Amino acid sequence: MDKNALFYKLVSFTSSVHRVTQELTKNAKSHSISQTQYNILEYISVSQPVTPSEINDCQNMSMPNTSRELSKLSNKNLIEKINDTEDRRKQYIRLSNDGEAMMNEAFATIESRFLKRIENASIEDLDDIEHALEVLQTKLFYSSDKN
Amino acid sequence: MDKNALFYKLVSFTSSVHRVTQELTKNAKSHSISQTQYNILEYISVSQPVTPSEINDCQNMSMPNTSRELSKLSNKNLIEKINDTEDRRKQYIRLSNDGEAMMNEAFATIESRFLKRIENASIEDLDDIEHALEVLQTKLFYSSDKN
DNA sequence: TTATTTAGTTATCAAATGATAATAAAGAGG
DNA sequence: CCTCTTTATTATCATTTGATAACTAAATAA
Repeated sequence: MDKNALFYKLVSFTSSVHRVTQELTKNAKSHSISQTQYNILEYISVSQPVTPSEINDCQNMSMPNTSRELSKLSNKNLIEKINDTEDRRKQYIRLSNDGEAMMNEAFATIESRFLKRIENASIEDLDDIEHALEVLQTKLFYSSDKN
Repeated sequence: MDKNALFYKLVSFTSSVHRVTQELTKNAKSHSISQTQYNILEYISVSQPVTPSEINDCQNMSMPNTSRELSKLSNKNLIEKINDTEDRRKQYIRLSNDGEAMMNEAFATIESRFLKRIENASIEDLDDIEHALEVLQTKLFYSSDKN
């Protein structure tokens, strides 16, 4: 299999991932936050603590817009800002208790849909899936170093 | 491995997929279209021909908003609308020649970044990746039937 | 010490998006 | 025929987002 064909497999694959992710997360988020805000919270909950700069890079936002969205989330008591003791320009963002609660609720909805999706999978299927997730995360969707 | 742990692996995995997809597609799209419009074009190019209703479902948009974005794309001569001969309410959307050209350009950028990402992978790695993509697409990210 | 760079904020305005209501036209079922 | 449903459009308005400029404060380099 040549690399060009592999690329087209990847395109089709990521398209499927996005479609299924969409399906699993549809309406799972609270109505009190926007999609952008949910994306930020999801990123924080997976990678916390994170700095505002990391959020820019990852979510492809500008600093001013990230800052704005973070203050909205902060006003809603969903996140906490902690100052770095070493470099006082930096801050670390984590979910507050309310934020954790909101994300747990969303994840519970998503998980129940996920369980339904794999309810007919055999033990071997589940092992295959687990192994495939690891292979791809290690060999293809790894984090590249920042420049 | 229990299903709950598998779910958290999935969350982490989709997060990685989104991050890498972001990285690969960053600035790959033409400046003359918005992100939403690019998403629609990408979906069309992978699944064409599609109906406006399918675009709603997949992109989580409302019909009026889909209709609006499609007319913008149509005004830019990036897509073509074809009426269904059987059910005259329906229409099929495909990329126009200009649309194909724009997406080919974007895909070329993305592909070159992808090739760079896997340049150090061995033949065995590539086989593993290919196999893992197939396993996941078949057993986890398959299309569920519509209700 | 004095630049210069880095991290983040605030303000502002145009543009894009989301949501809703009203409409039209065609198919489906009685 | 009449009603209900599906598919899509147009119009409208509030909200969100993107982009930019101007700014503060802290770290770093000269």
